Amino acid sequence: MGIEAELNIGKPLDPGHELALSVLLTREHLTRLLDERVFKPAGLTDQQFNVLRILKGGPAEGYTIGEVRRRVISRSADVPRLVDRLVGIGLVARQANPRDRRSCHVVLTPAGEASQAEVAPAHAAFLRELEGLLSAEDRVLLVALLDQLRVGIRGLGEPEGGA
Amino acid sequence: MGIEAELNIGKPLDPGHELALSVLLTREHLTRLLDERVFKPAGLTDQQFNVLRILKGGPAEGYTIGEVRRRVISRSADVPRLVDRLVGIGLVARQANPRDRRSCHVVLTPAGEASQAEVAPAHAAFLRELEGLLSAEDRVLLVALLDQLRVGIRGLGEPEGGA
DNA sequence: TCAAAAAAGATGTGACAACACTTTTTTGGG
DNA sequence: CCCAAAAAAGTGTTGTCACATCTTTTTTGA
Repeated sequence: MGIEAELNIGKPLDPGHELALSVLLTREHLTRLLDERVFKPAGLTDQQFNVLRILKGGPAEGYTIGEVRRRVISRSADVPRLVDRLVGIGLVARQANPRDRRSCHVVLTPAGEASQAEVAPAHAAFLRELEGLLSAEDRVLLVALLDQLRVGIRGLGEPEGGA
Repeated sequence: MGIEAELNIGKPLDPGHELALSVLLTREHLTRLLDERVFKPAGLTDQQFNVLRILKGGPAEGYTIGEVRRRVISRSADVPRLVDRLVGIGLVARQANPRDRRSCHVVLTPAGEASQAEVAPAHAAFLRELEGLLSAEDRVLLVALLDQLRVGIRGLGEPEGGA
């Protein structure tokens, strides 16, 4: 289904608008289904899962808040309070950092490990389903085009000429 | 730049994960720059602008809340309160609907028209810049691939076999 | 050695999302 | 005509997101 039909837009869109809406709408469908299938059944939000996943893949001593921030998808995520909430439900813990008392290390608790281990299979299964929606060739092409678009967008955001 | 580098991920990702992160991250960059360039200077949020744009493109008598909901990108948007806030800042108005007194029509106020007219050029200019980031061929291809992915995702969400 | 700058988090506030619930109106069967 | 069911929107609440600002600690350099 084209975008115009999905959003009940009568007129044809200009190319840039169509491109932008394609990205936004695809993300919308993707996160909706991910929430419904994977995150909500586990009682987590997507961002919470993302933090657990990051910590799971990180070093045993954990990451500082800033290191987590550099690894989350949303650059503007409010990581301190995201961690607050995860501490509140017992999935992660803050550990004082003796080397720099401004920062702390965030680590998974045993409950956090368990939660991660519980969700990970559903997450991986979903991503395999997603992968199966396109041919390998199309998927590689799509990823490359999105990469190209992202690089271009970053360029628009930083029009600071060289030299 | 690849996704692994951008998110500081050491290991290569599996294909489905790479695809999902590509979509999420591209949307993130896009909305960030749109906010910064277009919406924030006008004192609007993306959703507020979206409603103004929908009303601008709609009939003179406006749309009901339900009709707006069917046209916003985010299916789960809390449209009544989104409209509340727009009424609060004077950009739209509710008009009683004599044909069905449960519902009302939402219309742009003169201030809303003015706000829309003020933001629209920056929005259009941004979308033209976006369009210029890819060749026409690549753009058409990207839109088609995203369409295909969206259709597939919708299929995953509604596995109600026919008959 | 000390004051300014920078870095890392924490916090205040407003906007948004999700869920359930209420009110009002329309609709259709008896 | 009357009443139950459905539809449309508003409301209440809680939790989350996001931006801007503030506090604490560390670094830097005269």
